[in-house]
Parts: sequence; C-alpha cells; structure tokens
Amino acid sequence: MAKTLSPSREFGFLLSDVARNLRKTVDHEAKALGMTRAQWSVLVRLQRQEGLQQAELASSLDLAPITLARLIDHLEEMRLVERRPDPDDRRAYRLYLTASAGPVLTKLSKIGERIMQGALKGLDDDHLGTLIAHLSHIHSNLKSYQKSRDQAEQKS
Amino acid sequence: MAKTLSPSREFGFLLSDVARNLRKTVDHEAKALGMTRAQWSVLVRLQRQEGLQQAELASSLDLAPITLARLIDHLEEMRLVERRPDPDDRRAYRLYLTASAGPVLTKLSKIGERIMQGALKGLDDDHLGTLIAHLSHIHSNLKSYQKSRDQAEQKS
DNA sequence: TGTAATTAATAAGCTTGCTTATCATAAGCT
DNA sequence: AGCTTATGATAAGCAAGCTTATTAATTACA
Repeated sequence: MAKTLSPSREFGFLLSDVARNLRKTVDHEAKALGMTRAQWSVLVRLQRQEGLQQAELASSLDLAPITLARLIDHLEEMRLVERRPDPDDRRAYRLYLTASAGPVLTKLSKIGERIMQGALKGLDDDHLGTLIAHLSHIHSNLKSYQKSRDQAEQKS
Repeated sequence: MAKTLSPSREFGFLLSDVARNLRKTVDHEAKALGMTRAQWSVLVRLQRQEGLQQAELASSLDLAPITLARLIDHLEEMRLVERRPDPDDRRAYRLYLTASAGPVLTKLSKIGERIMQGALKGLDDDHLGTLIAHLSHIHSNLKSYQKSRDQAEQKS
C-alpha cells in the first residue's frame, strides 16, 4: 500500500496542501471582519495602485474579468470601493477605495502579518530567503510553461 | 508607490501565486482528458486506498462531505468510481474504482510527472529536498494553528 | 471615411468549495 | 429496552472561479 511518490510529485501535493491550509486560515480570519479572501486581495491591490480599470485589475490578480466584476459589485455594496467612469473611455470604469476602506485595510494588514508569523515560526531569515528564491524560480518555470501553451493554442 | 511588503507576507503572496499557477496548469492538462483536478485527486486517493467511506475520503482530502458527494456523483456517472453499500452500516457507502479507471490513472500519472518536471526544471535534488523540508515545517505550523483555533471554537 | 477587428464590461450557466439543516441509522448510557 | 447523542449522506443556497456569448465603444486600416 501507500505507494511512494516521486519527490517532484510529493512536492506538488505538499505545495497545494500548504497553500490550501493558508487559504483556509486566511478565509477564517477574513470572515471575522465580514470579508472574504478574494475581497481582501482586491482591496490590497487597490491600496497599492488606485485608479485601475477593471480589466487591468483582473489581469493583475490573475482573475477572469467577469469574476472581478462580481467581486467589485459586492465591494461597492459594502461601500469600500467605487467605480468612477473613465474620462477617456466611455466603456470603462476606474476603481477607487472609499474613505471607509482605510481602517479595514489597517486591520487586514495586521491580521496578515500575524498569520504569516505563525506560519513561518521556527524558520530563520536565511531559510526564508532561500525558500522565496526557490519558489520564484518555480514560479517563472510555470509561467513560461503557460506562455508556451497559450501560444500553441493561439495557432489552432 | 509599490509599498514593499515584509518578507513573510511576500512569501505568502508568492506561495499562493505558485500554487494557483500549478492548479491552473493541472486544470488545463486534466481537461484534455475530460477530467477536472478535483476528480483527479479523488481517483488518486482511491487508487492508494479503495473501500473508503465517503466521510473518510472527504476528511483525507480535506473536503466537506457534501463537496465530495457531488464529485462522486460525477465520477459515478463517468463510470470511474462506484458506490457499494457498506455491509456493516446501512447509512454508508464504500467507494471502489471501476475497471475503466485504470487506464485513466496511468495517463494522469504520466501527466503529473511531466508537469512537475517542468515546474522544477533547473532545481537540483538537494534544493528540492530542502524545499520540501521547509514546506513541511510550515505545513505543520499551519496545522497546529488551525487545531488551536478549532479548540477555541469548541469552547464557545 | 467607413468598415472590420479589438476591447471593456457584463450575462448566463457550469464546477467546486463552503455552511447550515435534514433524514436515517448507529452507538452509548441509564 | 428506550432515549439521547453522534454519524453518514444529502439538500439548499451562497461565494468565487471558469467558459462562452453579448453589447457598446474604441482603434486600426483600406
């Protein structure tokens, strides 16, 4: 039984397990503030750069535009984000945080810091640096893999 | 602009980015076989251990029982999995792979190997070992974090 | 200039995750 | 034995991802 996996596949499963646990933890903490993880990520991104169009934001979050549109619907109902018409393009909106988003973002940032402190407990800075470097490497492998796939599809 | 994040938060974002890209790649490849990633993971788990009850399988995959129930509905329609009544418990089913699941699993295994080879290209075995060790450490941190959270909720 | 191609946003409808609730059966306790 | 509690499966309904299709506006180019 318990057929052993190759190290590379073991890594694949481990990575997705860790990411799922992290998601779950973040979901749980976000909920305490009446937010979801997806909404959180939108706010954080807008905090770094306001005035984006929906399509730009969607691509920077790696979401389909329609998925983001519905997230923005909610955030607008919650009065945390507002759509303003793009002065140069009547098809488009530009997205801004409202005044009430500030305090929420402060809380979210504290929570994020706390979660990651807990997750990385016992790992010293050197090791964290190595870990980040390795993951970045894998990240770029995956991105070039996807790019070549997209190009292959383009042709067909 | 581009306010810098602490290394620990940077790691959090990176981890979820990598995991999302991996998911996306796996989704794409699974689709070519008419499968989804979730279905794939069910089959792989059953391959390692047949005859599980739904509740057992759900917990081992870290899914809510109802989520698994609907996955099994589909896999049963696809004739890859079958529910057999548990002889000792009339409430429960036990899950088995059908004969046609074999060839599918063979293909899936090859695809998984290929994806991970691509993702880990340029990373030598030592580094992979370190990476796995660090992620395991983080994994157990997150699990104990969750456990303490669950216990706190138990009381309330 | 006017038509074709592209782009921004949204709609419809699917999957897969969740929580909460329901039903039937099992198990435990007195 | 009988009552309560726990458990296996499912249902209903929500969130958030997707693909495909539609509409309106913009851009490109013949």
